[in-house]
Amino acid sequence: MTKLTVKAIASHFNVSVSTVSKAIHDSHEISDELKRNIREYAKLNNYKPNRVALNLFNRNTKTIGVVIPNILNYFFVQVLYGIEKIADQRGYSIIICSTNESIEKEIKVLDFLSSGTVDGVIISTVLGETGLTDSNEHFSALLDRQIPMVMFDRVIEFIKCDKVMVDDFEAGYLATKYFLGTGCKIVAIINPLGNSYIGRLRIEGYKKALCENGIGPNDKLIVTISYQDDLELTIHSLLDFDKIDGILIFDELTLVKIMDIVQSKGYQIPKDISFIGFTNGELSKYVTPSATTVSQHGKFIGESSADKLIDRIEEECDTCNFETRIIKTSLIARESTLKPKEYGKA
Amino acid sequence: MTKLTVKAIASHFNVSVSTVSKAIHDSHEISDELKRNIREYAKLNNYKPNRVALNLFNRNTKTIGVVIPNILNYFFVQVLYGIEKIADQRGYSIIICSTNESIEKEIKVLDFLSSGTVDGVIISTVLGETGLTDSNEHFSALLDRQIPMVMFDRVIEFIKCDKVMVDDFEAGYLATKYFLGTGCKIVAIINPLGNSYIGRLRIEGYKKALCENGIGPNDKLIVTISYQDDLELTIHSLLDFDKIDGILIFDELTLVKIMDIVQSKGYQIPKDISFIGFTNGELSKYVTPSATTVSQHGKFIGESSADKLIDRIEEECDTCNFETRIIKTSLIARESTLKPKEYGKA
DNA sequence: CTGTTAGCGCATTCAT
DNA sequence: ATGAATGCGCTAACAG
Repeated sequence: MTKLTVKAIASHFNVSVSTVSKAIHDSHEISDELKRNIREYAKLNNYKPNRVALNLFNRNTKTIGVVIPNILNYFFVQVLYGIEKIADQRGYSIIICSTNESIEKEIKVLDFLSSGTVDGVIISTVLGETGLTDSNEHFSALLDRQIPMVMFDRVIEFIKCDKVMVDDFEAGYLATKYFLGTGCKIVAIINPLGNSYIGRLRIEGYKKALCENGIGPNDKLIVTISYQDDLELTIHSLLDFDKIDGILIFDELTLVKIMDIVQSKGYQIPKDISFIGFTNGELSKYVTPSATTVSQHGKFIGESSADKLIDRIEEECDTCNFETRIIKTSLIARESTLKPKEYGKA
Repeated sequence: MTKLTVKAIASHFNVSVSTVSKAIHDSHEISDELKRNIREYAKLNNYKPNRVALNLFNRNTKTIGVVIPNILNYFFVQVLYGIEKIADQRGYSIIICSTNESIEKEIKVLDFLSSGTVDGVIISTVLGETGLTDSNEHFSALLDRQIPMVMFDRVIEFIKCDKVMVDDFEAGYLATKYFLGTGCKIVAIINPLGNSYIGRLRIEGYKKALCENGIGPNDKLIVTISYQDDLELTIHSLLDFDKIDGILIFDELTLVKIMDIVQSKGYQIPKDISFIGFTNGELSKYVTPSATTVSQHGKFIGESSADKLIDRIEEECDTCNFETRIIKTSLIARESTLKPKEYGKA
């Protein structure tokens, strides 16, 4: 049986399509009997209005596009979870596109999403060379078409749209202070986030904390790595360089891998080296020793982004004052760091 | 600037819409000059054909719906990753719906997906009471509309459609044999999969292995748990019941949590109790001790499902001989089990 | 070479 | 109370 349409129903009852349409919408313009017959018939053959035709007619799709760099990253999955929750509540579906950290894929995906398939998009961008302004014109395509967009986490500073991010500066600052508060002297950073805005903010927070404690930041202690890098090598030369006793790592999986390597080299955690990571996921909880992490509240970021986007989609007046929401992080203390010393005591 | 349409371009050049359409499609019917002008103008104002209109016209959407019970479960994310990869390669987008293990949500989502938004769906069903035939009529809605569907992992036995699953019987069998081969005598099962088909298959495999070794299965050793259950209590009464030295757990996160509890009770893994889990994810790798698991090759399941679905969508003749693909599992041996004893040696 | 017409499936305004 | 006509944005068959 081919898909049932209003036209088919109409010809079955020898009436016009508009009569059928009205009957199905329970219009009072239609006689009760005919209405009942039509609706019964429709139900029986489980008629469903074609969504695509409705979308065309209504000039909206009630779906939002979500673009993330890596679906295997737990942080993004948490965000997805939050987005899905709100979207569902507010009657939207989500179409998910993974860019796999490829700028080409990001361009391709944004091109697709700007062709009318979605009412708005939520995006966390790939790690790229920033500063290259021309590499960001794929966002204007969306914006020019008046398609609302909210960026989260990995946002691009100078793009004008709503944003939801964490207080990364403060996160870097507090994590570093926490290290120092437990007696660490030489704190290093491992940054798998390239030259991204959020990475830079975290590093600035780190530097501020060091300065406040009279420690001059040493750029050799900040190592930026990429996906292909050999972690074993990286960590080896870092530990050779200085007597490091604290490492702040910007990504959960990298944290766990490095803790694994360091332990297999014979170091004790946290006695010899303390660790703090980001993204408070299951891994951080169940690794041994369990990892102290900065929770970015991924689910909440997702909820907030989705709410903001749908507000923007549905608002009548488009007053273009964009908002940047800053979500507070929290530090979850576990066993990969020492206990904070109590100051002010002799 | 409002969205550019063929009509707008047409009126700008004082030609008809079909001329514009042809020009944009580089038809040889249009004079080179006009064509050049139109195409230039289109590019300049970055015209993009409205996808929704095209979908209506073509009677397809080039997108597939994916329905999973829980997006926070790493196994499903792996599958998603595989699906996305193939979909992208073959020119499809995916729209993801999470049912959060709720049958109501599953019904709602399937209803949505059967309204023309997608060309086909890939689904892993919620854990439900099986046997209740009437609770499964929401699938017929899809099938009646000739919308291709492939079920993966948590499939429903008697629904007629393509399926991709793992050899769960063999997985249960081999895992149990592995336990016995390392000297375990009393092997228990913790099953968070309710009365699902795949759970039953794994248990049957387990029983077969026991029988082959002259051990009569004891149903008290098979405990089915649900999300709300208190794991601490569960494991407590299980360990009280008998001197268990091996536990097979059907889910990665549950495995890790239970290993955590058991260790905090003072048991040594694997000396006192051995563990084998399912879903070979990062958690199993980095937990301490690292966990022996049955790898279900989630990514491959996703790839296979997507390929099968798209084949089905695009095939001309709909010969209705449905296929059930069985993917082989592999057992990844790690530190949560003892070393297999070598038989045949004195 | 270019335009007219029709239709994808539906809802809505305006006649009757 | 019912139907005809129009349009959402696009393409394609058929005229001219």
